[in-house]
Amino acid sequence: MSKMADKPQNTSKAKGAQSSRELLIENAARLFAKNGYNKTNMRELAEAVGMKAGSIFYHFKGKEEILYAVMQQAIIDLQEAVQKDFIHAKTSMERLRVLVRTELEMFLGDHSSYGLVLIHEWRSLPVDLQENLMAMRAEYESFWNETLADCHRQGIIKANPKIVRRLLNGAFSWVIYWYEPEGEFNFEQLVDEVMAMLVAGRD
Amino acid sequence: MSKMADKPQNTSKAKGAQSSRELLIENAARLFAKNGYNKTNMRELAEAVGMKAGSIFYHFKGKEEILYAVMQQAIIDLQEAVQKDFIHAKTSMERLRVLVRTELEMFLGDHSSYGLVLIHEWRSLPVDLQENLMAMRAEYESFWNETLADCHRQGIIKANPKIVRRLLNGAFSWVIYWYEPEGEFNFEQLVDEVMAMLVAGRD
DNA sequence: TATGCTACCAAACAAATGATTGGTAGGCAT
DNA sequence: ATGCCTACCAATCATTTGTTTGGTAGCATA
Repeated sequence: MSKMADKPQNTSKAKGAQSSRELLIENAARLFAKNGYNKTNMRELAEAVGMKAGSIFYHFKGKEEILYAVMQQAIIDLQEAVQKDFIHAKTSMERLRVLVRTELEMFLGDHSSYGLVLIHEWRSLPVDLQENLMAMRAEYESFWNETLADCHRQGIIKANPKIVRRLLNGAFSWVIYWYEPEGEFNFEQLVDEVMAMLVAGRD
Repeated sequence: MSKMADKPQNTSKAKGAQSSRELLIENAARLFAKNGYNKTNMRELAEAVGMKAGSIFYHFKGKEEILYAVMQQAIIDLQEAVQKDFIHAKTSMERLRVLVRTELEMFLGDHSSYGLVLIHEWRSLPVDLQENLMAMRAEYESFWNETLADCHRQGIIKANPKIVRRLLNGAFSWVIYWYEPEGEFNFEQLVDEVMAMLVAGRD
């Protein structure tokens, strides 16, 4: 186990002062990701942001609403990140690489807590809220579907695009358990390897 | 949501009478997989096998020991299944296909509950027990590592074998969320698609 | 008949935990 | 000064839940 920074992050960073609500979401993401949703209690979260447990209910109706807010943020961040880089990608393969890099970054980068919660605590969320998030996610998924379909038409990938998307989704949500940033492969090399696995090679 | 069989499976099947302990493990696997480990309480499990909650503690020291038993069974089943089919596979690619099929079967087949629990409830297990299971799993992983290394040397796959193994592990643990047995692809076609994604193609 | 073991039950305990309620300090507008 | 709103706190409630304890019916053995 690596000694990771463990203390509350209520020191408002360069971004400027955060509202209590934002602070709660940020710390909830960190705690949910590290210890799991139902092993994180309201008292622990409250202490992380410097309040008492009961006060949280002024900002959120309940614990589930906090989880929902974290996941919502994850989807928003993901979508923004893709749209930002997608413009510069000309070819289908470049766009595929953007998608691979962005999604990997979501699970390994600075805001990985949000991505981890989105994946691992999905079942902790009531079904109706799950459906809300699925709808939010649809647009992001269309980036994947269209790009992979293009790649398939061009012979860049051989397997069925929908299946490839699903397989990658699972593969990426798992990287946190094994990838070591200081190990044999740096982040960009990891992206290379994923692309090498996907792209039907010509020697 | 599909209407799945929901009732306790304490009707001893063709295999013959099961002990209370086996019954508990089987039903625990089913309930843990369906509702999650910590949303399954001892009273619910007890009712599923036709006892009262307190009686479970005659067979197991505690709830965690039941989880451990389920996961242990998952690893044993997986290992046996691979060893059974591995003999008939002559080439590296055939062995790879056996591994792919076996692991997919674990998450989609009749005993998928065990595989699902092994993956999704990993963090619910105390660290020392996690390490026990990791050790048990090592032999199975060596099948993967050797096979993929062979494939890489022969140019069948292009990406780094260790990374491919990790990516596939995540990808397969995710299939339950999207694969539809009655859909466009049957099981063997799914295996085909995975192989198509992996194997660097020659047109 | 007495002994002891297996496999359970009824009841209760203790801790954790999500949530509620009444209250209040501080700021701001009127 | 008054009223009101924001953002919190102290205290407590109600429920869930893993676990423990004392007891016992049934059965086999001696």
